[in-house]
Amino acid sequence: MAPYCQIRCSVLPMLETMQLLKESHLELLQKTPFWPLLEAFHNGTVSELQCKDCRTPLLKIIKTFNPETASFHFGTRAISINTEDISQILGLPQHGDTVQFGHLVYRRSYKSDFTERHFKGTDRVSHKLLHGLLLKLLNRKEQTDIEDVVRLTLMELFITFLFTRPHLQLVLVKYCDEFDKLSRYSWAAAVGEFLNRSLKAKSKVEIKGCALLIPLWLCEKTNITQPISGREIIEGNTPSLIRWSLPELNMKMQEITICEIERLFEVQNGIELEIKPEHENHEGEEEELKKKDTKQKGRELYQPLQKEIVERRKVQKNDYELNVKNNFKDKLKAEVDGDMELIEKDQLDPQIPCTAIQLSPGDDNKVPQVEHQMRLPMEGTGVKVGKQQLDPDFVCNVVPKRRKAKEQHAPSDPILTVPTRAIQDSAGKRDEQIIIIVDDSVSEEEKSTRKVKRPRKEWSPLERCEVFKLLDDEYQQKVKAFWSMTNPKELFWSGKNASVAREDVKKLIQNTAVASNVIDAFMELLEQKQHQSSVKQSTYISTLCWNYVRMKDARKKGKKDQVQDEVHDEVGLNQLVFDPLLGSMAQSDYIFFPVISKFHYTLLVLNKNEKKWTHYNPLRKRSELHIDPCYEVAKQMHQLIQEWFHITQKEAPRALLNGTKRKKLGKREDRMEVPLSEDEKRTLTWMMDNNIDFKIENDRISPQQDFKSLDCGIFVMYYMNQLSQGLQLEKEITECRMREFRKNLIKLLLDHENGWKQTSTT
DNA sequence: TTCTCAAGAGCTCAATCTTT
DNA sequence: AAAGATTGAGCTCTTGAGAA
Repeated sequence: MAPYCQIRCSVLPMLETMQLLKESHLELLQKTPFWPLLEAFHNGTVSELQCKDCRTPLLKIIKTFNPETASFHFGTRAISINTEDISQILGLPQHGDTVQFGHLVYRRSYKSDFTERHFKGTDRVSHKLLHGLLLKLLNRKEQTDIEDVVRLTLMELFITFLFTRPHLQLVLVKYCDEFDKLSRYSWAAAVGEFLNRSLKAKSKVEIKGCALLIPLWLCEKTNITQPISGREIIEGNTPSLIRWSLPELNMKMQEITICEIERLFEVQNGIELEIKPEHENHEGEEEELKKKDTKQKGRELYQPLQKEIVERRKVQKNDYELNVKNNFKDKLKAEVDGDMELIEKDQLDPQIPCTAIQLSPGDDNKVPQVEHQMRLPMEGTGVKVGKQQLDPDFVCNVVPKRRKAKEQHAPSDPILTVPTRAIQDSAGKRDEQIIIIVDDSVSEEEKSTRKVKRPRKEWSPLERCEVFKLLDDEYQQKVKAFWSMTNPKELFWSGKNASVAREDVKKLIQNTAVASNVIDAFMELLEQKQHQSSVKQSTYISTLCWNYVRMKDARKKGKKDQVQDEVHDEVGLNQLVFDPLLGSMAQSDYIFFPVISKFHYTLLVLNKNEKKWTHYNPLRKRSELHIDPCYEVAKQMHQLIQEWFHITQKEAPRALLNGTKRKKLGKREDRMEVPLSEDEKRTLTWMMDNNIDFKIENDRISPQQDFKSLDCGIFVMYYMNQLSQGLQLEKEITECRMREFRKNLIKLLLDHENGWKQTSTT
């Protein structure tokens, strides 16, 4: 019997373990970088149902893995899983020190109090042993026991999910032992490297590492499946794996061939992906692999094989191209019996790793080194699998035998019964239909038009957009005129520090997410307004400042660079944050900091009179599941400003005495003494007379955006608008209100003196 | 430089679960 | 109930750091 390919990665053990843990354990685990992932296990956002049936898709994808490029080859394209993807899918830190595996790190066995306590006399750490120990210690109340449970939990996570192997590597035991230092490391990169190493290995009897990552990654990167309803939007460090149902992927993948996956990548990304794989520091490792192999077997042995491979590649590559160009069937008819057609067609698929590889430019000269790595695909299909693992679809595209059985249990899965159509455009970006092409015969022309058309696809006519309908005739005409203008670079509105471009107007009208510059523009409008009416005074901090705020873990550069960056950051922050603050703190009641993070906008407000910071999040509900990442970001800004307050407060007497402040003007070291303005003097005096220890809190009552809407930017503007005018925030806000707000914003921009004027361009 | 030995990698097998 | 698939875990060989 053919050797069986063992996949050890599973979510089950962790789902179970996380239910056993007590509050005290969880509390400690929250401090580790694995918490977002563990929490998903703990509160059941990841379920067993969601992760089963991963095998077939997984093996399908693994077959396309090319050890030479460390990437998957779908059709003509090589795509690799990069650290960022892993970080997103598993919610693990992306930046930090490299996790070291292997001999190099610990020359002799690792010993500590922890290992002495539990592993004395045992030479291997297996899952059974770990779990047994964990159960034993679970109910003890001693601090060391609690800590040990935490260590064991992490070890169990490693051995069953992230770094699966029959026995846990001692290096990893060491990392778990010092669990308070875990956040230093780039775990996302570690998981990637571990998995890659396993995939590159000659023997494929078992896939070590987090194999589940592969199908999850496919879900994430392609349009094959849609997210589970209600889980479309994921922000911050939440593991996005909670969005996907692998049984669904399995079903969808039965309807398509590996070749077609390539196109589905395109659908989501919108841009053509280069064939060039993204190499991820694996060069060294690859070298090592090659060295080993040549040493072991000698090169001559593979010379003929290599030639054959190159030959076959050429032929097969041509075949592939031909197939795409002419109709698949036509070509086969010429060569093969009509009856064989179907089978022959699909038998080509397992060879895709050979057929479809187009060497990336840099690889051309590497051909002589290809031999050992190409051996696997040569031996038929690379991965040797038993009959059942071989997805029937893989061999034949006709309705698979097993399909029935799968369909039977599928509806019983509550997750799967969710209608997928409804989910489709809720994520906003995915306004395309999923295209499942069962027929392989796609002509080159068709393919190219698809590529060209998709990104350029115009938005639906203005008239159909709800926001546009709300506008009065006069404004409708203006917007139309602006839109039909020939020069697309013309600005809709431009101010001192911000501008609104054609794209932004489009987003406003289309009811999708707006860019940060619109918020900046709105802040500028509010600021001007307050000069005219002077009700409440507010200071608005530009969203650009986030370019200069370095997030805690995002640091991995040479020392020289870092110093340069720090100077750069300091100058930037001075200009965008501290100078405006110093200038206007004294008169301002509110200071607004829009918080811009990768997926979401929130608002941080300093209320000077109430002496507190408040963080408003238009999507609180989502983050009740986990630590609110936006709040974490806001806290960092809070800390930064508070530190500045204290430094400035200390400096204030001296500065006031001299009537100057120290200022760093450029990248050079010297600081200049700059005279203080009247406003700045007032701020400094205020600081000296007041306690400036303001606490931050997360708001719990602000109105919330609809789960599926992309209104977070609009909400941030709404919050600012209300607060700056001293108005109450409403308890609830409908989507209509937000459309209204969008409409009013367009009107405001058009009416403004800096707004686009029809006459100015014609 | 060679030798030794623990850690790691690969392989095998029994036990258990699923499918037919 | 039998056959086949899957899982968990032990055994053995290989590797490479440190000692001699």
